[in-house]
Amino acid sequence: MRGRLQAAAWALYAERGYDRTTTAEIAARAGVTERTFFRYFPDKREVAFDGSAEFMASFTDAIAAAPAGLGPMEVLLRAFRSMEPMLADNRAVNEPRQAVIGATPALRERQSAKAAAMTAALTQALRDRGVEAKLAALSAQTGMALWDHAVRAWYEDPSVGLGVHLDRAVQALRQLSAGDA
Amino acid sequence: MRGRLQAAAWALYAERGYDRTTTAEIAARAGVTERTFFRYFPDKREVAFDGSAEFMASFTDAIAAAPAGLGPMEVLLRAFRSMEPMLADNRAVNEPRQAVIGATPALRERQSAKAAAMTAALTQALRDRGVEAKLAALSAQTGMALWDHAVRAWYEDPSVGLGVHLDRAVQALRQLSAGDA
DNA sequence: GTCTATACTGAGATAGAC
DNA sequence: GTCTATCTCAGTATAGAC
Repeated sequence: MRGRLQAAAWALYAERGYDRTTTAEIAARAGVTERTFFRYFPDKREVAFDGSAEFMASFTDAIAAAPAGLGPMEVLLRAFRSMEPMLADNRAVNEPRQAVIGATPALRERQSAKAAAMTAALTQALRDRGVEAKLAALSAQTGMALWDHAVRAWYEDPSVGLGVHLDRAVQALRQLSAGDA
Repeated sequence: MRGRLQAAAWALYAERGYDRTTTAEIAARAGVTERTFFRYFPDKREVAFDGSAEFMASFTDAIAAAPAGLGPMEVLLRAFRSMEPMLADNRAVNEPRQAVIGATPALRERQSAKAAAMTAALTQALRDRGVEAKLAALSAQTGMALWDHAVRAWYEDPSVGLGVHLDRAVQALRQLSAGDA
């Protein structure tokens, strides 16, 4: 049912836009009542981000699984690299999804919140490895910046793997931070 | 009127919490009707972030005003340092504000969106100086991470200035990014 | 599954400033 | 008279309580 509601929501969001779609319509297209919609999703926005919890869990699991003795950034970069297969699979799904999200302020706001939650989760995963709190937060935020940069570059140029783009992002970061303070 | 509505909203948010405060109550306390509230604020959340546009403008103005020939990170750090007086003034106002925001999911979500908007504004300000798009984005995101780190450290330890904490944040970043990729 | 509170929108009327 | 701010009224949709 979750999947049917999601499919119905995406179809309607794409057809008429998020704002012009009511939760009643989504439910009707899925063949259930409006109330059922809210049993599966806490609010109308959340439908657009289903699966983000699993994605986040993959990250934090990879961080927890990294060998001991690595620095925080090394741990994050390893985790990022481990996500490449999953990212490649989801690419075809994500691009139209992003188009709708980008065109809808309410969904962009939720996406910002999701990104913040992801950063918080990375921070916590690093702290669980013994990294001091503020350093963990700085690492997680910087890591997210690298991740963003690499993913964007990879979307532009898929001829090389995400790993290569991550290396380049790290290079760029080193140059940036080496500049005079 | 804007100020009266804001004051009323903050008083009620602090008294009974954001969720248990209705827009009608805010308006009533300010001596106007509910409809008037929505003439000044697009939604109930936005009252809590009044002035953020001006804050953002200060940042981007400082970036635009920086001398030519500096690298993106140098430009950002200069802008950050220029914000210290304003930050010191607002500290007494911001701390209780943050308490309410932190306790309210809806306001935290809006705050994430504001942070994302700030990052986007920094990115654009760097691009206006001729910095390439993805490098500008990476710089802005990394800069925000430094800013966060420094501000948090400064709240914990105000015995030294924000500038000192910024220097330390840059040091930490260098160590992080110097680690093996 | 039903009912209700409340956030938000739109159109038009009123009143005061200039 | 024009402009702008506020109010009045009527309504829809989300979300939560029961």
